[in-house]
Amino acid sequence: MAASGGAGRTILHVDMDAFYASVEQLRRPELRGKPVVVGGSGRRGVVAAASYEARAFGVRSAMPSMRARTLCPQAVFVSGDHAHYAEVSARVMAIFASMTPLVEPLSLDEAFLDVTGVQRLHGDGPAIAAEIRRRVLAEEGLTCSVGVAPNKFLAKLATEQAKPSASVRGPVPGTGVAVVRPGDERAFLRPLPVGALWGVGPRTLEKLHALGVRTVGQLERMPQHQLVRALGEAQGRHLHDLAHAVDPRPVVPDQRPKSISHEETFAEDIDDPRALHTELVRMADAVARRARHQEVAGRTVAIKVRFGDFTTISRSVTLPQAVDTGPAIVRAATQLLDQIDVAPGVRLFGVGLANLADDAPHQLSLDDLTRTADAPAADGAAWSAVTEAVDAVRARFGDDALLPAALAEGGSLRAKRSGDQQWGPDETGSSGPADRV
DNA sequence: TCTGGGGTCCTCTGCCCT
DNA sequence: TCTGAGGGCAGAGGACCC
Repeated sequence: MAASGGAGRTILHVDMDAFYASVEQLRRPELRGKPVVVGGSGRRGVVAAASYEARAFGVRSAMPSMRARTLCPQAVFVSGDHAHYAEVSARVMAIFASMTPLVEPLSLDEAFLDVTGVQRLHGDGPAIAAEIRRRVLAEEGLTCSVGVAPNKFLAKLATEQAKPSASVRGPVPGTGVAVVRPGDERAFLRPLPVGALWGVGPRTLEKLHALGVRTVGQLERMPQHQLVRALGEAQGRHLHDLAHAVDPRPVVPDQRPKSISHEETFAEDIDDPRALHTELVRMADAVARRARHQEVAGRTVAIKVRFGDFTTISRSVTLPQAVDTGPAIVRAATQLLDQIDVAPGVRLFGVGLANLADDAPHQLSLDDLTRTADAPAADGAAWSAVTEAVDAVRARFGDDALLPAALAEGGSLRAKRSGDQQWGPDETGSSGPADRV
């Protein structure tokens, strides 16, 4: 019985082992064999990755850094270097691409590969998996785990079974490659906890437990209409399919982003509207730069505000024309922010651009420009030239070479922070290496 | 324990139009 | 002219993923 949802496909899921921490141990030999935690070191930081030595103490990704320190006081905390990880990732992805053109990266350390059409060239799925592991180790000094299955979802689950386990002396090697063969899909799934399924987080798990469902086998026996009633149309159907090992999603290379956003948790809550506006300008500038870099523009501008008590609200507006410049995003986001009372203190603030389409560059009306405090009064062509010049200067001299006027005033370090702060503020609230892209 | 950042997708609700 | 149904769209929020 074919349950996979795709006729005779062979899909690989490749996952680098403790990627960020392993990269740090690779380039800093003194860290090898030690518990290493990559992430925000401050009061509000979280763990982005932990070496297997740290995991032996219970340290996990997404755990608050303070808790990680309590669990493993001897751990070495590294603030992370996103740019370097991206470079290593690009080389690893190139190895994947040398085996098959159908590579879909999920993140810096993970990808799906469809190797159905290249098996006469490179051997069967497990052989390709073994070759990829050999080359990643030989060329980059890193280990990875690979799941091989007839669809994406099963391949991803298989990878978990191939992973190393943690010990205080370091990783205890796993099998490295795990295979789910056609015909074995349901037998593989039945004993797994239902929380292992893609899309089942804490909330859904609670609902499923209330229905008496704890394993995928129990979920498989539940009628679809009952699942739809409990979880809604989309999620009910989705989980019913997964429990029956059905996942027809193709491997899609070159996925375009659907939204671009930038958000930051502040070291201290901000209750001054002017200070928040300065942050808004900085983040809007970062979002606009990324949009132009990816050659997209967006019609919907959104802001996100998280207050000190963790209540979170978002506001958005859809513009008549797509925008990709800082001033245009600033103007829309400022109007949204002006409707919110920030006096209780803002813990996190974010700016986003959605409804993306291929770059419709600089479609700002004269009205947009002249009404924006941060933009000079200029016509569209002039502003286009300014934007291109700014991008060129930044490409050559760095992101901080030119700043919006609102950020230059006062010249504070905070105002010069350029963007991608990945894992929360560090101890001083100033930028670390991960802030620069 | 006290909760980051960057995304995607889904659901619900309200508004507008036919 | 009024009213209700239904579709499309936008906005807000929630859940989930890495």
